[in-house]
Amino acid sequence: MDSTVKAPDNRSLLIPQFENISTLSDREMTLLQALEQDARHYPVNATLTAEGEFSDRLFMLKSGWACATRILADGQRQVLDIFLPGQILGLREMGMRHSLTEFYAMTDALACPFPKQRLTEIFEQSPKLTDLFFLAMAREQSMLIERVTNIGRRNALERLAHFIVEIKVRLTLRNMPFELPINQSMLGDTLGLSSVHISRTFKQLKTLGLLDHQNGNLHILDLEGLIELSGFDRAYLDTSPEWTRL
Amino acid sequence: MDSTVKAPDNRSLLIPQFENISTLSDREMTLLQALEQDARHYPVNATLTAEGEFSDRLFMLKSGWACATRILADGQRQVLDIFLPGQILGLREMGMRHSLTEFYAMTDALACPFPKQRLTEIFEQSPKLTDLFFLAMAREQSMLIERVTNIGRRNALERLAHFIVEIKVRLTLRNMPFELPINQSMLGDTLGLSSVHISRTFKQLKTLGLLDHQNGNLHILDLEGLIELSGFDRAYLDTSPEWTRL
DNA sequence: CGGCATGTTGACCATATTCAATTGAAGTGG
DNA sequence: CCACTTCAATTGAATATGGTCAACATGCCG
Repeated sequence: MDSTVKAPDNRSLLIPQFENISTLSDREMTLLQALEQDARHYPVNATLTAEGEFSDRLFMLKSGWACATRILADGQRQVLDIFLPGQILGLREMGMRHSLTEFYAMTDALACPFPKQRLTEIFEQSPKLTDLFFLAMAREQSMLIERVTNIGRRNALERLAHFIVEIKVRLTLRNMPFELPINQSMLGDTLGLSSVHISRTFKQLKTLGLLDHQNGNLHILDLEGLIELSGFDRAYLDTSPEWTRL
Repeated sequence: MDSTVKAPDNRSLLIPQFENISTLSDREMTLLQALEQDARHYPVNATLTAEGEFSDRLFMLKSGWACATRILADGQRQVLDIFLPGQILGLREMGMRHSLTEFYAMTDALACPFPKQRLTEIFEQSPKLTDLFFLAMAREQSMLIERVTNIGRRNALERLAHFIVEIKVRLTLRNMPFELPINQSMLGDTLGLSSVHISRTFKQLKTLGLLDHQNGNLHILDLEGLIELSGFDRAYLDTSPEWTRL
């Protein structure tokens, strides 16, 4: 029920993430805070950046879920990233004038747009923050290669299970309760499956006693079961201790 | 026949790439050159870094092909990246102590190992190079999302065609002739298909008059046909003008 | 109450996998 | 130079997995 708008307090989401890895100076904290000013509200399905559109901005996601999608020539859609609060949207398009993908809000969301230029300025002023942004991007890539593996080599059952565990882990790292504000059509477009097959696969996971649907909310009944079934590898999302302290 | 060892000259591969986007000072060139010292020879199938192994090094690939792979619990393999000369191997593992994936030489290769630390030093000394490395990583991610799209939403025929075009484009950007030193089993593991199906799909592409096999060498007969069939989008690999000049 | 979006189900079909046999090409050693 | 081995590629047959289409159910919101 609550991936919705909140964070009226202007507490930074970046600072705690980064301090987890390194110690920041006041100056560095100020630089980060500048990226989290002027939160704007985006209602469900609002577009932040359209595919192909000129864009010189990134977005710091303060609350809610967002995603990046790509539409193929024949109208099919592929979801490329699912963003949770604290992530920056568009890092991979730093060097591009036009967006390769559409970014949009999957739930009501708060996000702070800021010019790409500002990141470059940070690189000029703080090598440590540079490292940290580099790491953020590396972590994003790690998620992406997991997705490639997931889609490339697992069947529907394992794939869906894996995805659910991934989301569960990412939410847990943020101290957020599990939820899945994604319809089955988009889930299909995320996992390379049809929406119909997502429905069947959910049913299968329920039959196996791993999941449960209660009044519209999805519940994980057996996380370990899901992990085992999907062959999930924790390493790729864990922060410390695997991530080097700087 | 010639993705093999050469480059006895110690000409930098990074400098021209980067100068394509920005102008470098002498100091910056020196920093880059330091990454391309001490080329080591890796024979076909040699491992540069094993999966799960401790690693504090990256590799600058001078010649030959390399790749990153991941082995699943059930023994299946997924190829995650294919690296061509001029690329840096391991960028996404900058912050990790242990490698998520295996890196190995697909052909005879020359590569220069250097400590991750050196990249951090570059960040400290040159914001411009920082930008450029950030962009290199962004470009890598762009390739990755194309792969996700490819595997997630295209059928075998389109997928293989798309892959071939991608390789063709990347080789052309390097002024290298087209070749494909990859066996069908690995191709399958790259594209999320079985090796048997790769064989059948090749046959189909030949029947369509798009490809040809001459004494063991693959030839592209109709690049435009492949592009159209696969829905290939040039934007994601082009360097200028899409990539911002810094 | 009605309308629209989302999810579920069944029947049928398409696509790709698996398994096994065969062919082919590239070394290797006699 | 010719078996002989080995590994990759090819082919066919049977099977599995997931897609498509269409009907129907459900839930939400106005």
